[in-house]
Amino acid sequence: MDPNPIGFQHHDHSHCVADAVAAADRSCREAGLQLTPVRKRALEILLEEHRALGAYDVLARLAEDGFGSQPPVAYRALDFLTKHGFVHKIEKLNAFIACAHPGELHTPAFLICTTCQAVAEAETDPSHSLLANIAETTGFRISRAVLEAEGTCPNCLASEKR
Amino acid sequence: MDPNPIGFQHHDHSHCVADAVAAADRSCREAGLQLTPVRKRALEILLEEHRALGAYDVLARLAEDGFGSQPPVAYRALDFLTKHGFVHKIEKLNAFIACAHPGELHTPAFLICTTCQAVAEAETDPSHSLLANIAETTGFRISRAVLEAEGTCPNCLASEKR
DNA sequence: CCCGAGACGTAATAACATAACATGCACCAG
DNA sequence: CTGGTGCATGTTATGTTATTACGTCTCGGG
Repeated sequence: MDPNPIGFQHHDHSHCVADAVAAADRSCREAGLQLTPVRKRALEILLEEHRALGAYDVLARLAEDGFGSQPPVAYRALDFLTKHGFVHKIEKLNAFIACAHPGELHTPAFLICTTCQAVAEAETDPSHSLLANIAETTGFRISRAVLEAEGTCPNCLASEKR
Repeated sequence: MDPNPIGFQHHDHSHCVADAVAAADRSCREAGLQLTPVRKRALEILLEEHRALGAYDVLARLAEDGFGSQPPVAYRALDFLTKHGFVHKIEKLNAFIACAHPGELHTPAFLICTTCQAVAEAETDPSHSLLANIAETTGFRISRAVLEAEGTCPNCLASEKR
């Protein structure tokens, strides 16, 4: 099955890996961050796969490429990428996915198809964000939010009907 | 430190454990579900603690009370309670917490204080739910949603200022 | 030149979760 | 009453995810 993972539309991403890495490179340079070889490679792996990968999946690929083979190698690279917004962690899956909208500061929302495993990253509107409202009324100061929904994507819904 | 975990207000919950268990009991009876001793005890434990507990924490308490001491004992009880809405899992913490609004069908949102570890369960308004909107525009059918925010609760914010 | 910060490597372990299989018990059809 | 079915529980073993701790290297500043 084709997980068809960008949003839920097909697309050709022959160039988008290189573009995204270049953008990350630039962004890190500007921010004084080190996009080291492991970190860059980890990002590439997630971009190439274009779906949510477990830390150990990433680790295996890194090890193949001559990097260390112990968990901290992957976790540290993923921590860096996550912390700086190039990658998101899907808590529900304990998995990581390259950010579909890097550069912009955002609170991503994920739609996880339980049929085909595709994960779409949706943009949220911060102005009438549910959580922002809640925070306002309760006096809670949000630093990070997790918005994830499991369900069935349009493609799989269509297939079901057949 | 007092985790002060119901919402972020103190309250006396000397009776609420018994009440909540009784309500669960009734609800199960109506629905033809078995609230067996392990399940009931697991629910009590979460209600008594009134904060998010890991499965192994619950397991340890169950074992003390003479139930099995192997992980599936806790996971099965928690699965049952979660499935039927008496307990929620906080994905971000890999932990479980008794539902603060049982009986009503709802999509809970959690506010997790990173300072005092308190977790508040907020009610969401399904009508202008962020995710529902996204689902509508993309044609995705949501079955379960996770809404969690990490940050600082009002009490800890107040303490910080001192 | 030396030092401190940060990045990477490895070993060991902790924390979280499930698979697979056996037993006991309630219920019901024959 | 007997045998079967479904469900809950228990155990063993294992799988998966994540972190701690510590050593080494490199680079830039003093």
